[in-house]
Amino acid sequence: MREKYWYLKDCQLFEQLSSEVLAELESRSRMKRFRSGAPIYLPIDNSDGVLLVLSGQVKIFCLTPDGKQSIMTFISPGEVFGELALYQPGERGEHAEATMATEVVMIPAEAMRSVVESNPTLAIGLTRLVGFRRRRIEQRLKYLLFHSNRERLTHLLVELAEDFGSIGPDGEISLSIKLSHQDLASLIGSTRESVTVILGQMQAEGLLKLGRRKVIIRALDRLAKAVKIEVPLINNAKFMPVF
Amino acid sequence: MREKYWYLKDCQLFEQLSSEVLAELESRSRMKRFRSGAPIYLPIDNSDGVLLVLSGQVKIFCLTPDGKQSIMTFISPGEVFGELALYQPGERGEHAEATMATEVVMIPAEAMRSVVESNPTLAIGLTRLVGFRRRRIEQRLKYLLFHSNRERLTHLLVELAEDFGSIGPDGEISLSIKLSHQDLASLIGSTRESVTVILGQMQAEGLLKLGRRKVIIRALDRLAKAVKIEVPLINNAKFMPVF
DNA sequence: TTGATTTTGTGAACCGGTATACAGTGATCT
DNA sequence: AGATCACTGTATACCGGTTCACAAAATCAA
Repeated sequence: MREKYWYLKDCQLFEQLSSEVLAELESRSRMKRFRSGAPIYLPIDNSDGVLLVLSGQVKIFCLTPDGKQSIMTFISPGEVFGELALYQPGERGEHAEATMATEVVMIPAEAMRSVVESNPTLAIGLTRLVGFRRRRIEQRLKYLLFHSNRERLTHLLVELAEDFGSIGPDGEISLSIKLSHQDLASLIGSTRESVTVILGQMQAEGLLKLGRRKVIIRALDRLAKAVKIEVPLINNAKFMPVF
Repeated sequence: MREKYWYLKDCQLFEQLSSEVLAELESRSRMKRFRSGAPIYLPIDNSDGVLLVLSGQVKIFCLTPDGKQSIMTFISPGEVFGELALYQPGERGEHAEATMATEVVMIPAEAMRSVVESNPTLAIGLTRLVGFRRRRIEQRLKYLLFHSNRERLTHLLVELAEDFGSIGPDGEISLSIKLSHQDLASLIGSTRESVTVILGQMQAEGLLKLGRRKVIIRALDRLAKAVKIEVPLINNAKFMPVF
């Protein structure tokens, strides 16, 4: 017989919960599918729950008045998003959009809160999650403040390698996430043209190999050294693939 | 007789705790004084606890390799800092420095964690705190990405008015925090000279009045409108003054 | 396959902001 | 008081990066 609560188990945040609690949570949740490019929530939406990605990928971003988007982060399968809404009522203040065909579990805020209150380890897990992501943002902010376009892009590539990189037999690191030059520009606060030029230079220097919506990193150590951060460890299959 | 646990009570985060728990926490904590400019912790320090400001003010910042500092935030009396260390062991990764004569309570991570585990409301308060600050950072990041120096500075001034502003009889808003032009530049990722010029323009436009390490906002509404955010409410004495 | 759309590549003009240098002015110290 | 230090004001040359314009190539839809 198919287990009823199979989604939540694959999420680190919930893995220590008992089967009963999981079943309870799932019974109150519902799954929803989104096509590539479909909005999951809008900035003006009211915070009605926490969301978990089962498959696909979600982009979290904001729009400036003149239409440019600043990408805050990407969410992969097994990760939750919209978690700040739990204890901060009001509008979301950001866009969440499926970048490909995506399945999402929507957990009502009520249900989530009641489980958190009776499960201290979950409460701590939540604090850790929020804190971890805050560190990430602070790190990005720090680099955006006083660095050139090239340095910001370099820093971003190293970060992406850590989050989405898988190492090939030849030692090259390919990113499991597909990003256009425009996306990269939206992550570092630059323009598409500048990113194209810099990536071209990096390829000429043997640091990268470029493809359409694809970057393969050939010399992660040199990139990391250029921005003075330690070379991250690349572990394959950080998130289990969902079929 | 003087109450034993007088510091923690003045911190929102701890206010719902029972006297016994407070007394326990305080017995394990210790107070320390810092002179203006003194470091409270360094990036390479190991995370050994959470800190609470009793009086004075603390600046949290990072240094770039070439010596520029990017200010992450300021901490006022009644607020805690270093809270991410609780569940993220390792180095602090940032500087904390007293910007004036400052009293700080240092709460050992062990003591704090044990109290959090047995007090769900405190756990939730902690998550809210971390989340609230993450929102703040995300907001700043969003504005830093695609805006001019003037827009970034405008946005910062509105934020500062919300956090540190007190409204005078003539409707002018003065900031209780003393910031040099260099500080402002370190907050928006610009240079001291550019900030001086822009502030001068704003003064000429009647938006501000400038003093030494002092900014008085004369037209908060116009500033807020220029960056398309709602005019924040200014409530006096958000934090109790400490004498 | 063909046309339409998205992504990438490249060059030139232009502009905001930095770097640098120096002056003035108010605070602080002894 | 005088000297020193921190903060503010201003002007110049210069550069990184944006903007605009256009073209080639890959992908998608019909």
